[in-house]
Amino acid sequence: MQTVLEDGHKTRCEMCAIRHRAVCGALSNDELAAMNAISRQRILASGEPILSADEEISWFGNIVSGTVKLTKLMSDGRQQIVGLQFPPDFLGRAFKQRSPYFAEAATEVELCIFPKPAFERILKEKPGLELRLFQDTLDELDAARDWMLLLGRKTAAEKVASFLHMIARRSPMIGCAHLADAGDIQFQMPLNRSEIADYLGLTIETVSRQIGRLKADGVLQLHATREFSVLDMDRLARISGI
Amino acid sequence: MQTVLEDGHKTRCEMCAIRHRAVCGALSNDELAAMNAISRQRILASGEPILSADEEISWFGNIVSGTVKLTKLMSDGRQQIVGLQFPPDFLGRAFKQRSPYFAEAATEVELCIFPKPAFERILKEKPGLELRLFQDTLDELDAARDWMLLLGRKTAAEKVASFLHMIARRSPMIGCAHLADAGDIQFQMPLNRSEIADYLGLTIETVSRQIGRLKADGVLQLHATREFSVLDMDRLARISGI
DNA sequence: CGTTATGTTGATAGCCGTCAACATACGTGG
DNA sequence: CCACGTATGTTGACGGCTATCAACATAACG
Repeated sequence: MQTVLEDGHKTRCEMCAIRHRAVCGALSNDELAAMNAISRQRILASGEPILSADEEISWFGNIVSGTVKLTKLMSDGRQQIVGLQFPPDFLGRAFKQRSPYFAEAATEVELCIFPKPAFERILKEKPGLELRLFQDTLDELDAARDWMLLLGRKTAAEKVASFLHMIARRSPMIGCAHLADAGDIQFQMPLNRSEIADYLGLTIETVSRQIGRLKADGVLQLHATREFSVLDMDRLARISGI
Repeated sequence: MQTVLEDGHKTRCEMCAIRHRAVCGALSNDELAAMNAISRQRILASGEPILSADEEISWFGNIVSGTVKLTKLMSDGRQQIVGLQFPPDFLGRAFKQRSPYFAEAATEVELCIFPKPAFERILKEKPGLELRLFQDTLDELDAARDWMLLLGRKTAAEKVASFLHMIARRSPMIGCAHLADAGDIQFQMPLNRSEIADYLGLTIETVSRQIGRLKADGVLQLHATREFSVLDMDRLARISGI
């Protein structure tokens, strides 16, 4: 399958913002052309479901922009976010018919999706792609285990500080960073208070109180409920409890 | 590299208890012979460290018997077990110089280890082996996320019940199952109370109290501190909180 | 401008952690 | 085999952290 290069125009893949950071980075130009032919863009509004748990999965995709949350639900409604994904993360569970969790757009999300059979064919032909997905999965596993330490052993104050530190640190990659004066880091929070609580194993009230305390202590500043400035990253790191 | 078959004798790999369930299952007979040539057995006593966090890793391995715990430590001593591994799990972090966590023998452990360079060479030559490791890693990631729900949202009673249910269910695979009369499941607990607490994000006192409650409720029976019988698996599952 | 969703703050309660005492199991050496 | 010391596990009393419940404030939206 070859892409038709419209004279003077570039293909979507060639213009792609995450071209080099995504799994597609493992592909040559020819292979990318094949990818371009089977991929299409999909825009999701904030809150829109992407995968239901146990739903048959018919496609994979890359996150081009926005934040995706992976959640697990208990029968009585208790909820836990078990993963956050940002550009250029890969979306989808290879080698399984059904996803073991829900995926949902936390903000507006732009995806680049591929039909499952076509992607699996390319995967079989391109060992470099599989290797890349494998490495990404190992990194996700490391991140999940870091989060297990947070959930099992950290206090509410440490949890909230750890979360804010992580978002602040990664805000340029996430695409939610704002210009800020001085050395402080300013960003738009991709989650609401309820989602932060579900990510940290807390309640919204506790999250709100801990953010308030960090604000009172001069570590944070809020320009709006979702507009954060970290005034003292070092102190935030120290409160996170290493 | 070819294995010399001593006449009449079988190689260690051919006699291996986990031959077909381990990653080696992805190998042909010839490839297994190559594996046999580079592997060697290692026995560890309970409590012996296997990998220190940030330690340079020079080998990979399979767990042949016993239980290995992966732990993370905070600077003030708080500890969290972020993974338990049983036969025929693979041990080691591919594509990284240093392990992001400690690994320690929870019981006596028998490993089959391979020098890292030799294993990585076989890995490059055998795409099936990499695929198998990839699939195992995805399963580990799913398990880690299940545990995140437990750590973030379950009560102490639900945590202990979930843990006991998991061990009881997997006891035949783990190799700690005992013969039991009637339909109840009997097994030897591979962790002490302190380790159970570190796996569940609780204290030893809370673990002890919850086990006591399950005993009083007739769900469990203890023949010794580490000899458990589950009398009612369905009720244990129900208490686990789905 | 009214209505709803989201976030904050306060009062109270309860689960689980902390501290302490005791019990039991285990290993060592006499 | 028993005495002893140590490690491990159990049980009780109490306190604190965080959940729960409730009221209010603010933002979002038509």
